[in-house]
Amino acid sequence: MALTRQDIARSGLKLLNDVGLNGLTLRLIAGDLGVKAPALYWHMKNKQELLDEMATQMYRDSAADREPPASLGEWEGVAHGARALRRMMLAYRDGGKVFAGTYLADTDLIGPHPLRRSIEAGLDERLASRATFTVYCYVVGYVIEEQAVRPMAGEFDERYRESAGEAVLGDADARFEDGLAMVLSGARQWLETA
Amino acid sequence: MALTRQDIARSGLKLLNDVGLNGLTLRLIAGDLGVKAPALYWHMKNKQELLDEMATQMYRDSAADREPPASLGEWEGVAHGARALRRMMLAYRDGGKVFAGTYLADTDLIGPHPLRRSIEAGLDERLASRATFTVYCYVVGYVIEEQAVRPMAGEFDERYRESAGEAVLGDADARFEDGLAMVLSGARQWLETA
DNA sequence: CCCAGCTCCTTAACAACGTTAAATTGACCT
DNA sequence: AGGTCAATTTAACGTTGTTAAGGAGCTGGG
Repeated sequence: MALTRQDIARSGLKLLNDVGLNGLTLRLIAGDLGVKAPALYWHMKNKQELLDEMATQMYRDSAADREPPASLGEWEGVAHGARALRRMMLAYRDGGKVFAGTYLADTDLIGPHPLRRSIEAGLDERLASRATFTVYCYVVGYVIEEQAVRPMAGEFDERYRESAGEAVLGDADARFEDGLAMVLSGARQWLETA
Repeated sequence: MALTRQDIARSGLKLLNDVGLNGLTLRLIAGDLGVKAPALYWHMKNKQELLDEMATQMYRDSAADREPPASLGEWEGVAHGARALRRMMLAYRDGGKVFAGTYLADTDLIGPHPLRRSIEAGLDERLASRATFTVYCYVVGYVIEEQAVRPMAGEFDERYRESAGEAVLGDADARFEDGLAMVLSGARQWLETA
């Protein structure tokens, strides 16, 4: 069967955990797919397009995990999405760097606004978007920093051992939750008073 | 005169604006310094060390701009630092990606805690650090996303034109300020109630 | 005065990378 | 049987990060 863009992206994501972003070459991916490197150029224009497709694919794969249970309130849903977004990036070595700032290839993958109900009830959509975008920025920034110190769960960049304090060595989950609580309550309040 | 690590980092930062992170090669930097590429290896172990030094250098250069006026309250000082950090990254093409998650070579460059006075007055330093780190993550995440759309002030990644709404096309400064306000007030309140 | 040693840089080379052009296979339609 | 088109291979190119070996220029000791 012929290759698809998704096949290539999936292979790239799989190999990412073994070799990291720097070690991820087109020849390696092609080899994993039983094909030679130039074959990939039939399916994509260049390597950046592959990286965008990988970001899209990991986002796509995490859709189910990001979906908030219907029982949750809107802001609990936002928190749920933020945690799922972090899990998604942490699932791959350099996942933060791969996902951050890449062009999402599949537009209608973004889905409905998490504050949709409030928007329908009269909340200014522009403001609502700014609030959720702020949460998104926090998550992305946090994970990039987190993975700089811990490339993969269990590993550790030794250069940080001495220089940094609890700020980077402490319980990463608890620190994420604290920051998330700050951002969420701040965003929520900002929407109420604006 | 002999080259220094700072010379190399400065040259790298200067060229970054012309060629971007992908176009930044050791031969280019060496040429700019009137030297051949392998000469750089006398001063640094590999290219990653150069990127770390560049991040350190841009942080160092922005120290004066980050310094809050003495007249400012502590949280106004945090806001001041956040804005300066964004300006710093925006000053270089791909500045966000270069700075995010790189190991800061010069440890004692980090300076005193912005909430130092509150800490001396009894605020738990661990909690204070989590609050400021949250702000830091937001800024880094925001700028990376910002530069994905606008590589340099005035430029524009055309792929975003159609797919994205006001969320990425609107006034970037105003959007940053809104998010910053959310994060700051959230962090502040979180510290008060913890 | 000169030689030893150190710092800093050059020359030459390597394997690997992203990418392109051209030839080749295999399947389907007429 | 022949032709068209999609998907891949073969071959190659220029560039990149990096290494090894050597050479210039200073410095201090005998």
